[in-house]
Formats: sequence, C-alpha cells, structure tokens
Amino acid sequence: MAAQPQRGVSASTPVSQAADADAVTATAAGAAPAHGGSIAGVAQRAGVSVATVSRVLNGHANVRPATRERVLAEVEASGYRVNELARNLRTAESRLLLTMVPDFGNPFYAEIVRGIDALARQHGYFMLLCDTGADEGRERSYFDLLRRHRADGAICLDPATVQHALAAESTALPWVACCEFDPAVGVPYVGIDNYRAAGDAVRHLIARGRRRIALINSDEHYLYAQQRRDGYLDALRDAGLDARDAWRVDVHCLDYDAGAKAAAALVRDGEAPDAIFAVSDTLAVGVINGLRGVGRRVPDDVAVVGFDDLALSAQIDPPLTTIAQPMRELGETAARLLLQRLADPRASVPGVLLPHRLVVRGSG
Amino acid sequence: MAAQPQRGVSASTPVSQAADADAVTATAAGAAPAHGGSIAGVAQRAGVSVATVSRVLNGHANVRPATRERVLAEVEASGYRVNELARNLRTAESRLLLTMVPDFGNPFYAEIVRGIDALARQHGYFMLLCDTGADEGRERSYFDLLRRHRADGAICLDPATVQHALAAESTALPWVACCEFDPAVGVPYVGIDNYRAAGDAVRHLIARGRRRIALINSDEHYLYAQQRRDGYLDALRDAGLDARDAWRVDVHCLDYDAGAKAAAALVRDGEAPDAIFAVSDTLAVGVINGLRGVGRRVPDDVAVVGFDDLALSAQIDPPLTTIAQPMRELGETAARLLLQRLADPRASVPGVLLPHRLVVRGSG
DNA sequence: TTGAAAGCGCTAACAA
DNA sequence: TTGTTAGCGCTTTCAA
Repeated sequence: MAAQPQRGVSASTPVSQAADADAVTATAAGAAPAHGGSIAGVAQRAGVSVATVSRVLNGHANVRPATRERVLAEVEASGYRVNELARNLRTAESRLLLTMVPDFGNPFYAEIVRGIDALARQHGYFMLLCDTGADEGRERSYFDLLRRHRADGAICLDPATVQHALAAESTALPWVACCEFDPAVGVPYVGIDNYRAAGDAVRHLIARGRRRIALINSDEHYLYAQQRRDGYLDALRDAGLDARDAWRVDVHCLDYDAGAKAAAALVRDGEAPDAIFAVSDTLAVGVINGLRGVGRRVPDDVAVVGFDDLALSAQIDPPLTTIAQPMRELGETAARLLLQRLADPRASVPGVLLPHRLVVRGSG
Repeated sequence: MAAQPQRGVSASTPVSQAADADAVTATAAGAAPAHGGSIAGVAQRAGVSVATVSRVLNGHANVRPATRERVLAEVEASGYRVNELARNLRTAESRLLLTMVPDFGNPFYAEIVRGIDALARQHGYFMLLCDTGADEGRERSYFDLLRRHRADGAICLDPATVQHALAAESTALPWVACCEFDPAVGVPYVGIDNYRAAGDAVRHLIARGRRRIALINSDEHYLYAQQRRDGYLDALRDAGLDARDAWRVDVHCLDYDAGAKAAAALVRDGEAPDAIFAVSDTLAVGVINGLRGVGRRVPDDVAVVGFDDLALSAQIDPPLTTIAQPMRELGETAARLLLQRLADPRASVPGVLLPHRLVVRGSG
C-alpha cells in the first residue's frame, strides 16, 4: 500500500458562520532563511568543524573548555536550534511514543494518557496520541507508524480482538498493552485483575442486601469485559443468586447516554433489578441519570456501582460507589515497560498487575 | 467543603505493587535487519532505479503502468515501508501539528482536541498533544519544537499572558490561537465572543428573577476570564443590579473541587448570592455539589449557570443550564487556519468568531 | 582535542 | 518514461 501523501491544503475556508474580525497578514519572515540555519554555519562562525559543534551540542566530554565556550556562545548568538529531523534520521529514532486509545473523550483514558505522557517526557520522548475508535483498520494504520519510523514504540489500549490482529502481523515490533491485555499475545502489559475487581463490586452489593443484580457491560471485543462478566457471574453463583440473562446488557460505547438508555430499559421490565453494576463510571453516571428519568431512586430503589473512580464520580448525586483503578500508575507503568523494551529489545519484560480498590460512596 | 468524603475505602486488594505474572522474553527479532529495508533494495529487486520507486510511492503520474505494477508488487512482497524520517528530512517538514493545552484532563479541551485531530489527520498530519499546565516555561519548551523542526505548526490554547511571551520571541513561526486569543498578538485565531456569552448567561439569570448573582471565574491570566467578567459586570450594571466584590471569586484551576469549594465559601457569608455563574461546566458541576454539601438546593436557593456544555452537563442533577461552545468546530477551525497558514505562509488568515448559545436546563 | 568525510534513506533536478 | 546524482543536516568513525 503506497503512501498517499495529501500534500498541500487547498481549502480556502469560506467558513460560513464565521464573523472574521481582522485578518492577519504574513509577518516579517517573507521567504526568510527558515529559522536557525544549520550546524555548518555555527561551525564556520565559531571557527571549528561541524563535528566539534555536534560534540558540544551532545555534551560529549572530549572538547576543550575554551572551544566549548566559543561554540556555545555562537549557538546562543545565532539562536541556532538543532534540526531534529536530521538528527533522527541519523540516529534512526523518532523519539516519539505512540499511544492508541479507543476514545480519548473518556476521562478514564485521559488520566492514563497523562501518566504515559509524564513518564515519556521524563525520558526525552514525546507522545503521539491516536484515537482509534476501537476500529481495527485505524488501529492498523496507526500501528504502521512504527514501521515507517515515525514512532519508536507503541502503547495499545484497544480491544484484545484488535491486539490479536496486531500481534499476528508484527510480533517483533516494540509495543505494550495497557489496561486491556491478553497475556497470550506475548507482549508486555499492565492492568488490573478485572475478574476479582468485578467480583468485589458484586460481593459488596450482595453484602448490602441486594439480590437482583444487573450488569451493564462493555462489548465483548474487550477481554476485560469478559473477565468482569465472569467475575460478576461467579460472585452471584457463589452467593447462590439468580443471574438472569435479562439483567445483562452490553453497550457498544461507554458514554453517558448509553448508560442512561440501558438503565431505563433494565428497570422497565417486570422483574426489575435492585442493583446495577456498570463497568465504567461514565456508564454509571448515565445510569443514575437514566433511573432518575424513569422515577427510580438511587440507592433506595436501585443501587449503582461503577468502575474506574473518575474525579467526576465523587461529584454527582448520589456520589458513586465504584472500583478505583490506579489510572496514573497504569499509564506510567505502560510507558516504563515500553521504554525498557526500547532500551533493551532482548530483555524480558514482565506483565504487571496493579491493585484496584472498592470505594464506597452513596450510590450503593 | 469538598464532596461527600470517601466514606469507606475498603482496600480489598492487598496485591503488593506489582505482582508480575509472566515475563515476556524478546520475540524472534534478534538483531534483525530492523524492519523494511530501504528504497534501494526495492529498486534493485524490481529492476528499476530508486527514483522510479520514489515516484511510484508518491503517486507521480509519469510512470509507465507496467513499471508501476512491478514496483508495487515488489513493495507488497517485501513489506517495504517508507522511512518517514528520511522523507521528512528531505522535504523539510515533520507533518506533525503541535497542540498545546493547559490541561487535557478537562473534557472541554478533550473535545476540542478531537476536532483538531480529525482535521489534521484528514490532511495527512498527525497531532502532537502537549499538556502545558498553563506554565510559561513548559509552553516555551514545547514551542521550541517548531524551531527544532519537530513540528510544522502549533495550536495554542494557553493563557493570553503566555501567548504574549511566545509572540514576543517568535512572530514568524506558524501558530494559531484557539479559544483563548488576543487579536493584538497578530496570529490567526478562533474563539467565541466571551463578553457577549457571559452577558447572555447573566441576563438569563436576571430574567429568571435572580438579583444577587455571583461569578466564579478562571484566573485572569486568561483574557477570556477578563472578557467574561466584563460581560458579567456590564450585564449587572445595565440591569441596575449590585455587583459586590464579595460575589466574585477567581479560581486557579477549573476542576470540580475548585468549584465546590468556591461555592461553599460564597454562600457561607451573610448576604449570600441567589445565583452563581461559573465560567466552566467542570466548575459548575463542582458548584452544584458544593451547594448540596452545605444544604442549599439548586435551583431553589441558588441558581447555577455554567459554560461550555459538556456532555456531562446534561447528566447531573439538576441538569446544567449553560453556554454552549461549538467545541468540535473550534478545534477543526483552528486546525484549518493553521493548515492554511502552512500552505501559504504569506496568505492573510482571518480571526474567526464562532457562535455560542444558551442552553437552558434545570439548574437555573 | 579536533577535523575530514562517510553516510542515514529519501526526493527532485537534471539528463538521457 | 526512466536513471543518475546531489544533497537535506546531522552523528560518528577514523586519522591526524
């Protein structure tokens, strides 16, 4: 598949509803010598070779202090900046880490991404953030950035089904899985024990006297969804409770409205649940809203437990009982694993499980 | 007073830091010939010159169909991928757009970023997302990526104070301002009419019979904060209403807790406001929570109006009355302006104002 | 300690 | 239509 670069942007932008205030004409610049100039200019003006300038720029030890000063002074004076395009070609690395998330509008992913970003920057990398929409095609095309030397490594938060596809094509590329992972894929990963976490949520509801517990789950392209479902099912079974199919619904999108709709549907039926466990706080927020919309009180009529512990979840009414994930650490760990892998491609990089915890608030 | 404190945080999971499950050892690879190989190999195997391969790869017209097929077949067979590091050096462009946001944890920015990303990708660019924390130092160091040829252009959502600093150092660099802008800086921008929007919010409250209207504002490093304050003040004055200093508070962070704390403080005093206008929905969500915490009912005791119209805002109880910003379009337009600027550096690029609108829901 | 020079892999001007 | 070749700006041997 050849690259089809769409160079040039012809769009003259008629922007209809735009009341264009004032127009900014190109500033000074003109066809100026771009910015900076090259290392050669600096070398010449400093009276040294390009090699010496390079050595100074890269902090190599074997440069006479006087020479170093001279070079640094010239760099300062000319405002020279290294051209990292050239450096990257020469050193064969992009210093970019690719992060692929199914939906960065979800605050859960936003927080993880911050963790990745912080750690990456700390190690001299920048993060290229790509929203895949959990779509295998987009995922694949982003992943291809590794092969095109646009990124040095990747962190994938997409569904296991998608990860399997990646793994089939490219076992050897440096990537790691975060939050969503299948140990069988054979790449380093970090996540939590979803099975146990879901069990904890359900056992909590049972301990509070709930008996008709529903599950609003993500779609089962996600392994975590399967694991949480199993955790839910086994916890019910262990308690000798009914697990009706009608009390299990999969949604294909974790946004608020999906939760609201699913909840309203759940309680519409004859034998309505007295508790709902939703596998994401965004869903749970919607659930609470949906229940309110059909006149059910939380937690009196229906208890609600979410998953993630977003900042938001403590703010709503009633505040959400939920399973907290260490989002920041998940991101940081993923980045660390990837960096390890990049530093030593033949090193053995572990799979890591981080602890979750139940946070009890007012909703259930 | 912050939200309902976490009543019981039962640490159900002892799991020490990292229970490393299984270890992933480096896969096949070894010291393999990296991925791909170069254009020269493809050329040789296809029996053509590198120039021809390059032409095929870039979709140039003047290649005989038969030749093209042969090259394409070889590319396919060998799994060759272009090295964009090399291409970028040669063409002197990185095909990366830098987006600098004060806080991408804020859903407002997340939605704008999606707009930028969508449009950028549509034009063959990727987006480098940088969280500056509204810090001038970080901003400056990110901005330097332009000079180091790491990014072709930048979109800045940071405070005007920070933008002024940038502008002083680099009028000629290709960047645009989004949401937060000062026409005087002389770079293309897109945003809304903050003065009028704030006025609309306040006039709505007045029309609903509110007389003691408080303002919870962002800190005044942001020009938009000054504009919204002026809109608020003038709307009050035009209605002949009191504008007490005690009813105006600036917060330095737009998160939920900041709103909750500010609201609780506002109603603690003797002459409490009967309405609160918060310049961000995240703040407003916190405000509603804070008021609930001190036993005030919304909207009966205190009406609340927010700003932005996040997806979340329709979900909470009561649902938030707010000023909607066209977030997606703001992002897309910013990207479009930047792309225009890159396509033709001497073109006159306009400042663009997009429409806002008042969304009336239950909170005020 | 410093410099000369070879390339990294690609694109594009120029020739054929 | 195709090939030859000169760089893009840098890092890094290898020699001095």
